[in-house]
Formats: sequence, structure tokens, C-alpha cells
Amino acid sequence: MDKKPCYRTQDPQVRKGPWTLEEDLILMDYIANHGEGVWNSLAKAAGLQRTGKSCRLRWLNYLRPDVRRGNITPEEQLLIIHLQSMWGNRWSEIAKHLPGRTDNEIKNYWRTKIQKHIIKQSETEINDLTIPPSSANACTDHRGVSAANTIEIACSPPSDQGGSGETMLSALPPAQEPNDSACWSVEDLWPIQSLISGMGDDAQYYSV
DNA sequence: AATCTATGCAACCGCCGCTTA
DNA sequence: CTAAGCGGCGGTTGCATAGAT
Repeated sequence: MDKKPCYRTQDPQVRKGPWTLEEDLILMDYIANHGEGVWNSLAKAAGLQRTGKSCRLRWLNYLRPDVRRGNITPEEQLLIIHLQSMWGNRWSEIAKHLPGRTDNEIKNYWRTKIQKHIIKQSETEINDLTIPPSSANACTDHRGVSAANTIEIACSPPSDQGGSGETMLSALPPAQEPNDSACWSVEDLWPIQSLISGMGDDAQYYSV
């Protein structure tokens, strides 16, 4: 527990905000020589004026050599949609099935690309049902995207999906039975393929 | 060309569970 | 048994920039 949250420290020695190239190099160099360890100690030992949490986040999401950056592939996108529909926002679990992708990247991708289209689609369906648009807008924040968190589509907790050696689509868990009255999935609203094709210009990046 | 708006992403925040002394 | 420290997670924010007007 963060009884004394690091970020609230008054210590002027603790830097926050974007990492500099120099800081990146220091962290990478230290981990290359000493390995990952207790992050708070690592930060001090490396001479970084950062919190352990900040170092860990930077390393895991950006500096780690096996981190893959760039466009999400169609296979990855399908997997994200499928796993999110089953597990909800358990990004770390989802990330385990996408080698080289971080939970933060998947989370951002979901919120900025997929969620947006879900809301648009929902609003379209709501309009089709002649429900006043104000109802559909009620769940959007100042960006109009955040509130899809309220779309609770988790159906089952993550379980052992057969190990991490599986390749993308072969790792797809069996689809949930739609007759679970307490749960529903993205697929219940529209087919995944139509979701992708509905992404318009974005779809050009996902063509196989 | 200048201004406004939307978008993407890196990083921060706060909470929780586990471990250890 | 309990308190403190740490790692980890999900949600949120702020900034840079691309695109629209």
C-alpha cells in the first residue's frame, strides 16, 4: 500500500514528467548491468531522481527491448476485442496474450480506437430505436470517449488460456455463450468484422 | 496563415494485494 | 498479528501534434 505516496512527496529531488534521453540511457544502462530489482532502490542506485514506480513504468512500457511499438495488427486487434469482451478491462491479462505489447498500449488503443467506434455504433443503434440522443450522450466525458468504461462486458475471469506460446488467433478462447443473462459481449451487438470494416479510413492499416 | 478542435500517447494517480520484519 | 514497503493494476490527465475551419 502506498501509505506515503511517492508522487505526493515534497522532495524537490524527485523529478516528474517526460523522461529525457539521458534518463533513459541511465536506466537502460543500469538494468543492463544489474538487472531489474527493487525499483525504489534501483532508482537511487542508478542516480535517477525518479520514483521506483516511474522507473518501472518507463522500463516496462518503453525501454524494454522486447517492447513492440507501432501499428496494431489485425490479428492483435481481433484478439484485443475478443479478450476485452470476455474479461473486461483486465489489460494486464490481455497484454499477456499479445507478446511485446504493454497493458498501457493496449489500454490506450482500446480507448482511442475501438471504444470510440463502439460508442458511435451504440449511438446509431439508439437513434434507430428512436431514443432521444441525450440518453446516448450521457455516458461520454469531455472527450466523448471515456465513459465506455461503463459498458461492462466482462463475462468470465481470466483463466489459464493454455499458455503464452500460442499464436494470436489460435489463442482465442472459446466464445462465451450469449445466454448468460447477466453478461453480454461486443459480439452480441455487432460482428467483429463489421466493426473493423466500420473503422473507415483506419481500416487501410488493418488490411491483411 | 492563424486559430480551433480532435486525437494519440506517455506519464501520473490512487488503490489493492502480497510480502516481510 | 500488524504495520509498512513494494509491485502491480486500471483509470485518468496533460501535452504535443495533426487536421479542420
